[in-house]
Amino acid sequence: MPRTPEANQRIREAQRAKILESARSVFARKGMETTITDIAAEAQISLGLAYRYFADKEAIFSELVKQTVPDDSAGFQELVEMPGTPGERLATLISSIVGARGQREPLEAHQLLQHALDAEAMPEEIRESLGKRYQMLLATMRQLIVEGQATGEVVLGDPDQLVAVMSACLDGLTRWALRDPEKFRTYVPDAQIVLRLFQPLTDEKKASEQS
Amino acid sequence: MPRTPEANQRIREAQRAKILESARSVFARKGMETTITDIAAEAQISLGLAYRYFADKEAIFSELVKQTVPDDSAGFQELVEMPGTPGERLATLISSIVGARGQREPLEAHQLLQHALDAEAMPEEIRESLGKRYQMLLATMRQLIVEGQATGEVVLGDPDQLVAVMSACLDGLTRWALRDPEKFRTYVPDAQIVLRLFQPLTDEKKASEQS
Amino acid sequence: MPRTPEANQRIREAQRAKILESARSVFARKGMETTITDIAAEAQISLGLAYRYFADKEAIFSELVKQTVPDDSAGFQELVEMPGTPGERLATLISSIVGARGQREPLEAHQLLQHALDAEAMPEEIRESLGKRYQMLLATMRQLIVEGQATGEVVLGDPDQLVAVMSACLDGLTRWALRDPEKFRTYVPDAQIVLRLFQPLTDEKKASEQS
Amino acid sequence: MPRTPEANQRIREAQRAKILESARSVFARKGMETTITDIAAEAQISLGLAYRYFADKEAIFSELVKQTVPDDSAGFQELVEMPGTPGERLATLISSIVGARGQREPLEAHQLLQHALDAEAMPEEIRESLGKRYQMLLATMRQLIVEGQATGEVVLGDPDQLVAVMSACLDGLTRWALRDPEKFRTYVPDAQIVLRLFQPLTDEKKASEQS
DNA sequence: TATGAATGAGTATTCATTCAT
DNA sequence: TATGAATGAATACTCATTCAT
Repeated sequence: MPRTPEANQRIREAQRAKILESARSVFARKGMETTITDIAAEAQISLGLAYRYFADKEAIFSELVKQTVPDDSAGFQELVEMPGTPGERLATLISSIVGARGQREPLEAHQLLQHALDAEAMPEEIRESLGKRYQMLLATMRQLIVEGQATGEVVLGDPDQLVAVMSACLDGLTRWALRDPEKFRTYVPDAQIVLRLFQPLTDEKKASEQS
Repeated sequence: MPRTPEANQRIREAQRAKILESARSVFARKGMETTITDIAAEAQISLGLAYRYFADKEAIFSELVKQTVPDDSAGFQELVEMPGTPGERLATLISSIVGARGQREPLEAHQLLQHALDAEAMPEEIRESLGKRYQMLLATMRQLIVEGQATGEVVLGDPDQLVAVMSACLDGLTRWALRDPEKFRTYVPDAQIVLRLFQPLTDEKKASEQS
Repeated sequence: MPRTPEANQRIREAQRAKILESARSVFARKGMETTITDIAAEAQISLGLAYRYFADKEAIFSELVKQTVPDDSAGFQELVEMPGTPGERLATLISSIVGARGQREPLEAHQLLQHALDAEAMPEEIRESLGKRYQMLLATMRQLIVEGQATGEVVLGDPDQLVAVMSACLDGLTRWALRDPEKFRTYVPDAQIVLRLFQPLTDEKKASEQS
Repeated sequence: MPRTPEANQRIREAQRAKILESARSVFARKGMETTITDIAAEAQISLGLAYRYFADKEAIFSELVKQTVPDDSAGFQELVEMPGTPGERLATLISSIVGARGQREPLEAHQLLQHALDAEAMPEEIRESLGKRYQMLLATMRQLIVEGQATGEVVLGDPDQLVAVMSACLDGLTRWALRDPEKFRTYVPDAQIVLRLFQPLTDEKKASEQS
C-alpha cells in the first residue's frame, strides 16, 4: 500500500526544509566553497536525494536567497513607519541582522547575502535581487540615521559615510558571530553596543556610564 | 655560460617575491577559490615553475601569512610606544589596516588573514600563528582604547566590546574596499570616519560639524 | 474485499502489456537513452511498479524483443507460402516493416531491432535471438527476390547484394520515419516506392510513367 | 630546459587530432551514448587531458562536425559542375559517402551526421549547420537524378521520392558498414550496386546481366 | 498491489600536482 | 632553471534500483 499523498507531501516539505536549513548553515560557514556533499551530509541524506528536491546547487542557493530576501525587504518598510524614536527603530534594524542574542538564523541570512555579493560566479538574477535588497537596507539605514540626527540620537556627520561604516560594521560582526558564536555572545551581547557608537554622548549618558 | 651563483640567488629571490606578491593580490580578490594557475598567470611564469619555489599551494599561502604577520606584529609594539596621543596612535593603527586612501596592499594583507581564519582546511600551524597575531592586534587596540578613554579621546564603555565592534568594523570595511574600491574611496575616504565613531562629541567638534 | 485471483491475473497481464507497449514507443524514439522513468511515465504507472513486473531495464528490453521476434518470424514463413506473385509478397513484406502509411507499430518494431543490434551492452541471448530473426528476414527477402527475378518482377543481379541494399534501405527509411513522420508520409507514402526500385522497367510502366 | 614552442605546438596538434580521430570512431560506433572516458581510452590518454584540448564533450562533437561538414559541402558543388554523365557523377557522390571499398573515414563522417540529427540534446548551432549540409546533399542528389532521368540513366518517377529512398538507403548502408565492415565489403562492394537500382534496364544491360 | 522517497554507482568536469623535455 | 603536457583525485550531477509504507 502506498503512502497517502498527504504523507508524501509532508515528507517532501520536511526534506526540502531540512535541506534548505542545512544549506543555510553550511553556506554561512563555508561560503561559496560549499559542496552539495556538505549540504547532504549536514541534512543527513544521500547526495542523490538532494537532487530530487533541487535541480542543482544554484537552485538551492536561489531558493535560499528567495526565502530570505522578501521577508526582510518587507521588514525594512515597516521599520521606517514603525512607532518609536529613530534611534529605537535603528536598534530594531540592527537587531534584526545581528540577532538579539547571537541566534544563528538572522546571522546566517545576512552572511548569505554577503557571500552571494562576493561570489564571482553568481547568476545575474540572484545578484540583482540581492543588490536591490542590499540597497534597500542601506536606504532604510540612511533614513533612520538622518532622522536620528535630527532628534539628536545619532552622531552628526555625512549620513552616507555613517551608513557605509555601519553596514561594514554589521558585516564584520556577522562574520565574527558565525566564526566564533561563543565569544561573540560574550563580547557583543546585542545591538546596543553597535548603536551606541553612533550616539552623541549626552550628559545623562555620561553620568550613567561613569557610575 | 652559466650564471654566477650570486646572480642565480638574486633571480630566485626575485621570482619568489613575485610569486608571493601575485598570490597576495589574487588571494585577496578570489579568496580560497584561487588556483595555482591564477597565481602563475598573475606572476607571468609557468605553472611548473611555481612548484620549484613552493612545495604546494599551502606553502604559498603559509609563506604569505608568515611574511605578513611578523611585520605587522612588530608594528603593533611600536604603535603603543609611539609618541602622540592615544587617539592619534589609534588612527595610525586603523590607517595601517584600511589604508590611507584605499591602497591595495594593507587591505590585501588584512583580507588574507580573514580568509585564512575562515578557511576550514587551514593547517594548524598557520592558524595558530594567525590567531596569535590577531590577538595582538586586538590587545593593541584595547590598550589604545583604554588610554584614549583616560584622555577623553575615546567614548566610554566596556573596552572589550569596543574592541570587538571596532575590529568587526575594520573587517567589514576591508571586505568592502576589496569588493568595490571605487565606492569605498568615495564614501569612506580614510580612517577618520571610523575613528570618529569612538570619539565622544566635544563642544568644539559639535560646533565644527554643525557649521 | 480482495479481488478474485482471476481479476488479479487479468490486471497483471494488462499492466505488463501496457508497460511493454510504452517501452516500445519510447525506445523507438529515444533509443538506448531511454530511462525507466520515461517508460513508467508513458505507461502512467509509478516507477516502482515497473519493477514489480520486470526485474530490470534489460528484462523489459528482452521481453520486448522476444515479443517482437517470434510473431514476425512466423510471419516470414507465411509470406513465402502465401498466394500471389513474388512481387506482391515482397511488397507485403516491405509494408509489414515500413507500414502502409507510416503507422507507428511496425516502424517501432523494426527500429527496436536496429537499436538492439547497435547497442554495445546487449545480453548475448538477446543478440542471438535477434541475429537469428534478422537472418530469417534476409532469407525470406532473398527467396522472394530470386522468385521475383524468375518472373521478371525483380531486377536482375546478385540476390545477396540486392538483399543487402534492400535491407539497408528499409533500415534507413524506418529511421527517417521515426525521426520525422510528417515528411516521411509526404515523400514516401508507401512500400511501392521502395519496391519499384527493384522492378525492371517494362514497356508498359515506361509508358505510364512518361504520360 | 623546456621543450621548444614548436615541439609543444606539434604535440598539441597531434594530440588534438588523435582525440578527434578517436572521437569520430567511437561516436560512429556508439552514437550519443559515447562517454568522454570512451574517447580518452580510444585515444590512450587520461580523461583529464581530453579537457585540456576541448572545453567539454560538446566542443569535441562540434569540432568533429565542423571538420566534416565544410569539406563535404564544398564537394557537393563540384559534383554538379564536374564533367561526366549525370549517372557517373551520382556514382561519385554515393562513393564519397559509402566509400569505395568500405573505408572507415567517409562512413564515419556520414554516420556522425545521422547521429547528430537524431540526438535529442544537440546544440542548435550544430543542428543548423548539419541540417543545412544535409539539405545540400539532398539537393545535389535531386539535381543529378533529374539530369539522369533526362539522359535516361536514372529510372523515371518523382525525384523527391527517389531522393528520399536513396538517402535512406545510404544511411542504412552506412550503419551496416559500421556495424559489420567485413560483411559489408563482401556484399556491397561499391556504389554501383546502389546506383544500379536507379537505372532503367537497357537492352544492353539486360543482355550482359543475363549472360 | 502500488507508490515515490531514498540510495549508490556511474559520468562530466575541474584543478593541484608530477614529469619529460 | 623553466615549460607546459599529462595525470588523478575531488566535485557536480544522473539514473537504475531498492525499500518503507
